[in-house]
Amino acid sequence: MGRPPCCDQNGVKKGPWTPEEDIILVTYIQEHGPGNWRSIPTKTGLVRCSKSCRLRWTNYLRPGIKRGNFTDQEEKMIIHLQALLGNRWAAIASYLPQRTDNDIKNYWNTHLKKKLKKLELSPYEDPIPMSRGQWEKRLQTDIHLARQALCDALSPEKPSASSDLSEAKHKPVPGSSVSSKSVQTLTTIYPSSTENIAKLLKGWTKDPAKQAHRTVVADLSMTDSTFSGGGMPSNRTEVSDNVFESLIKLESLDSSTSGFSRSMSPEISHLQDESRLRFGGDDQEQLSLLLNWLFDEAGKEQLCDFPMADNADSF
DNA sequence: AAGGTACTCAACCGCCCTATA
DNA sequence: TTATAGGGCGGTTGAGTACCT
Repeated sequence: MGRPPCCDQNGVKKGPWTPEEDIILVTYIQEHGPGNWRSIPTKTGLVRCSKSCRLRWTNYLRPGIKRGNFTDQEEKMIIHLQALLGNRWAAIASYLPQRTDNDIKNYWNTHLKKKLKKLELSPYEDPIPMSRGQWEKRLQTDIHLARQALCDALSPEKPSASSDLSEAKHKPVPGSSVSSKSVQTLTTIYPSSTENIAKLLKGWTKDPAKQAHRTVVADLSMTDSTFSGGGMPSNRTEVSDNVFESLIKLESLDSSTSGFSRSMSPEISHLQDESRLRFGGDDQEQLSLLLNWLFDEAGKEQLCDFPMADNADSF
């Protein structure tokens, strides 16, 4: 017996999500948390497949997502992780906490593949077959480089997801009607989806072709700074009012655990768990342990100074 | 300016894995 | 043990946009 469809295919809306749908989804998830995707369409009234809801959330609306403009560092990391892990985009994405697997996959397919082809450094096919020794050496190099990239990415000197998200820790919400405990719980999990949706709405209103759809949107078009607590928009509809207000309130709070640790790779999570058991430290301590591990390894192998060109020659 | 082509990326499809009854 | 549901993942598609001729 084949698997039944996750939802009734008839009458299910497909194609791009509208800001209205996004708001409904984000509001629901902020209230109830993600999961139980199957029930979301019925509970929210969204005429969408449950999978579509999940995808929209994980790839677009989820907090802490960075979009576009991959840095050189990220690029290198993706290339080397791809060499190590293959097309396991979810695993690769776990090393880049702010990026989604879909984003990385797209970036690989549209940019990096071509780039590598140009450089004739395809990770899959080498024009000259390697001996076992050469292969092992190359694999080791890849591991070193991936670790180096991870080391760079987690370096406390550079801005990261953890630092971004920890900046506005537990600000009080003056006049909030929502109980502080529940708000804290929610915002611990969803620190910045409001920021994402604000960006989305901003982009939407910029597009003249989409002006016709400006209902709720018209009132939510604002700069990022406005959204992050600077001030309230002046002409808002009643429909958007409550949603927007709740988003503002939630936005001003933050997560203690942050998206960083949540989206860490299983390997890193394992390290954290291990260190928690052994030392019972807080997040900062655990991060330090992780960094120590990295830098210890780096120290042993002079990892952070690993000469890329030198090794490239040996292949 | 118009038409054709290439590129990008959000979203969908279908398979797989896991949890549960 | 098996059937089923829910969710995750990678591959692919196609609409919108940018670029080129």
